Parts: sequence; C-alpha cells; structure tokens
Amino acid sequence: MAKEKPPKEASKRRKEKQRAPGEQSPERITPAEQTIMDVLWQRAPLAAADVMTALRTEKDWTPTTVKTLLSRLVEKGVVETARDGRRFLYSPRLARAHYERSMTHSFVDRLFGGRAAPLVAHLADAERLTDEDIAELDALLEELKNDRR
Amino acid sequence: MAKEKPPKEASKRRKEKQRAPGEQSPERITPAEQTIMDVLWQRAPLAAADVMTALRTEKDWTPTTVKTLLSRLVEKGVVETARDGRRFLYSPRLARAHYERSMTHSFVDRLFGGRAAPLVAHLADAERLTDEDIAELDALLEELKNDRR
DNA sequence: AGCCATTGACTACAATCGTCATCGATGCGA
DNA sequence: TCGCATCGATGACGATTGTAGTCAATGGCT
Repeated sequence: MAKEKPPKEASKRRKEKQRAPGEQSPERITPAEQTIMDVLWQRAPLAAADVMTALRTEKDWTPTTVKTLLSRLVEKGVVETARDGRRFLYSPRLARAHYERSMTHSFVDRLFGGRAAPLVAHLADAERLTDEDIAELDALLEELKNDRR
Repeated sequence: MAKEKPPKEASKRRKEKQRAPGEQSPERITPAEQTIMDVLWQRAPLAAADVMTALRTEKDWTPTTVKTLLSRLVEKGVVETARDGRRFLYSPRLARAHYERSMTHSFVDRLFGGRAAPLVAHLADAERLTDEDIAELDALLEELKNDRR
C-alpha cells in the first residue's frame, strides 16, 4: 500500500505555519539539517546514498537518519527532488548565499541590535582574522566608502 | 511541603551533561531565555517581578512563563540568585561579552568555516552598515594592520 | 494574631529535534 | 524470471523548548 507518493512539498504539515504572502519562507533549518544542506550545496543533485557516503567520515549517522533529515528538508521546502529510477535526487532549492544572508541578519539583529561593527570587533579580538581577511575587508571597505560618496 | 530549597545550581539535572574539565560551559541558551538574559544584562540584579514588568510590552508572557525561564537559566548555571526576603534576586553569571564572543565564533564557524570576511560582505550587501559602522570598521582595521606589523 | 497577595517549586503538554528501526515496494543482476 | 539489496514512507522515542496552571510556603499589613 501507500505506494511512493510524489514527495509532498511543504504541503499540509502538522499545523501549516501560515506565512504572509510575499514573505520568504523562513523555514527553520536545524543544525543536523544544515549538515545535509552543506553537502548538497557542494555537489549538486545527489541521491540519499551519496549524501550518506559524503558524511560517512564526518558524521556517524545511520542511513535512516540521513534519509529522515532529507525528508524533513523536502517537507520544509528547502530541498527539491527529481526522480531517477526508483530513487530521488535531491538538490537545494534555497541558494546558499540566501541562507547565509538571512542567517547573518537575524544573528546580527538578535545579538548586536543590527550593528555590524561590534561583531567584527569580537572577531578581531579573538584573532580570528587572518591577514587575508584583513586585506579583504580593507578592500571591501574601500569600495563601500566610494559607494557612499 | 518541599520548602523552598536553595536553588539547586546546575547540580543534578536530568542527565548531567558531562563536560570536559577545562571546557567552557557551553550551556545552550535558547531564544526565549536570551530575552530574559537581555533584561538581566541591562539592569543588574532583578526580582522575577521586575523582569516581568520589563518585558510586559515586548513579550506577552504570563508570570509563570517568566519564572520558568528564570529557573531554567539558574539550572543551567548562567544566572545566579541572591535571597531578598522571601524572593530571589537574579543576576547574570555569564558576562554578555563572553556570550557574544562564543556565539559569534560558533556562528562564523558553522556558516563560514571560520572566515570573517564573507560575513562582513553579506552585511555590506544588505546595506546593513551605517556610515558610522564603516568608519568604525575602518579604524578597527587600521589598528589591526598595525598590530600585525 | 491572622489574612492575603506574592513567590518559587512542581507538573504539564504540545511541538520540534536528533536518532533510528521496520516495512512494503521495486528494479537489477544472476 | 526471481531473489535480494536498496529505496522511500512511516512510526517511534527520549530530550528540549515554549508556554502555562496549580499549590504550598511565607512575609508584610491590618
């Protein structure tokens, strides 16, 4: 019974979180899920098995765990599937850059009230910035200063 | 019965999360809990009632909710209490700067593999940087460049 | 001295998360 | 063609989180 249905997009989950029309799906991606996303963001469409092998060293997950996480990501609408014989190929539907941006913003908002400088200061304190970083930031700032003029 | 016991520090909770000896207590602070912390970080020792009033506008929490969150924070060891008559005065035991640092680091690690520059780039993209920020960053960078020499 | 408002302790409960086992369907190789 | 390895679906279970009710103790006010 219940033959493999087309994976039901974030259709009718538990308590369908109603989002405002234009609003960008802020579907929360959990840490475990992000691990999966990182793999998918690296190598485009992958079968579940590929994801497993990719993580074999890093994580100690059973196949089931990986598959569950993939399913949840599909449910959440951040991963899409394409049939490939009897299996699925999974690919991110959410661009990594997008994700980074939204994460970065909410983070800076939550912790620093939106101001970026204190954040960078923390990184500097911790000597977390490589010479390269500094150079890069320098260039970036130069550019910004020009744009503002 | 069960007369008010001295609040039991992160003593023997559910399944005492064993931490390595030197390791910094990475007791996870949840968003709701952070809301409380923000209040405590602003005005030093406060009674539960004070925290409630402080949040009355911002959050729509019942007294019980606030008290539960305070208890959990005490359990987690990030808030300490001092008796004041029949009630407690709560104060952060974890400095805000510490918290910011640890959050920042794990964030940058998780999302950008430790590199800070991409993060700042995101903020710049979003025009999240005020002129002041830019000036501040500029100064900061100048300083850093000198230190490195 | 006695009452009552306030306080912390305990309990609860649904939703989410991290993990995983089981199972029925299915396509490939022998 | 047949069996088996593999795939996705489903269910599950403990822990955590957000939110809140109840209750017994207690201390200040009358």
